[in-house]
Amino acid sequence: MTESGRRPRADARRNRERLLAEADAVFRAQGTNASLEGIARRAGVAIGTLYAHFPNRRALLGALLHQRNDALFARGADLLDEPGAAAALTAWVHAVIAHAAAYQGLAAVLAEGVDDEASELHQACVEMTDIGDRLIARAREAGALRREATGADIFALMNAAAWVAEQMSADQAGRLVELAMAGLLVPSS
Amino acid sequence: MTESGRRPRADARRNRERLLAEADAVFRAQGTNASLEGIARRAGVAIGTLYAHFPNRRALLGALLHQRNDALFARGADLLDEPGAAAALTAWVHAVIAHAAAYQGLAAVLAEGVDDEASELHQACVEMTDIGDRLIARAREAGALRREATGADIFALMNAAAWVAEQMSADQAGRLVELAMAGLLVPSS
DNA sequence: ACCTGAACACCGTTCAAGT
DNA sequence: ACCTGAACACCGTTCAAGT
Repeated sequence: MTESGRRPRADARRNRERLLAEADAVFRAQGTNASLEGIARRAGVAIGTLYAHFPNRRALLGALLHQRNDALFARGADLLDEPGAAAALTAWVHAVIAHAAAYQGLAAVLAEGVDDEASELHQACVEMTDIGDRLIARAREAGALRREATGADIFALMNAAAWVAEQMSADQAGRLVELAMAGLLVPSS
Repeated sequence: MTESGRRPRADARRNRERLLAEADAVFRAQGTNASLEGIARRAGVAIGTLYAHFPNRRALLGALLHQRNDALFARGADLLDEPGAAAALTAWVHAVIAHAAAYQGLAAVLAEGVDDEASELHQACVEMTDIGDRLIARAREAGALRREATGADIFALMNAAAWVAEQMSADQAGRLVELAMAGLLVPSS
């Protein structure tokens, strides 16, 4: 319990920051399943210290993603105000795929988080789905949809494409998105 | 090296079969990353025996999938002879997704296998892509395509949908397939 | 020819003892 | 209040010794 009082001790605060910095570097290089032992070692602390600050891997990941999520949701809010509803939806899909490309394995964590209320990433996943729902509603009102779809459908597409980018290539993921968006949207020209 | 001579010893043959049977049961229940130690224990052999028969996890998986693959490719050959080119392509996509649903985690192994020539599943992945290419060509000739696509695109879609089925639900995977196929195919009615 | 199981090198997670 | 690191329970993989 390192968050009980108000001001964390200076060494605790420094350890937390070093852990986050090393975790980011290691997750970037080795993916979300990298060894926590290795992260603690690189941060110069014992493994118990890592667990004291972050009770599990998802908590560590959630702390790392927090800033990035804020930027992503700000982008979502911007897109909701942009004129072209279809283009905004497409831009949103690409933004989330780029977001999920931060660490290999992140797509699976996000896909798990949307259904698991205990996940530290649950709230972020729900917000992503919600933004998708609203962008879909705008596109529908603009007459830009060929067929019905939900925020959950958009969430599934984004995560599937992020997974394809991890497993195969970003190009292949892009082609999957083009295919699905062509199925969703009225041809523009 | 248990395959050097012609006739394997009777006990070796029995162990191999028991290992395959238990591996199938365990992979079904726990996915492709289940403990190999546990499989050996259930089969009543030491862990070294499992490794003597199957040098790694993919080899065990490849042996398990062999029969199933034959059935899948036979289905592919049938579909290449069926009249409706677009319906045949759609049926193929669903057949592979059902195939990949055998074990949780199989989609990732297949996605990895298509690029990794050393994988025991490489050949099967190449064949799947090839069947996709041929079904696409037939659909193109029949004027059933709205846009270009390749066997690799179909392979990516199939595996992405199989992954969505694992992580979210078969329903969600089905909606992804519908979206992508609507983007690929000329509306039928 | 095949099987056994100890040995090795690695994990994640907890918790008593320290400072 | 926080940190340490040994302890525990688990892996995958190899290989000398057996039958």
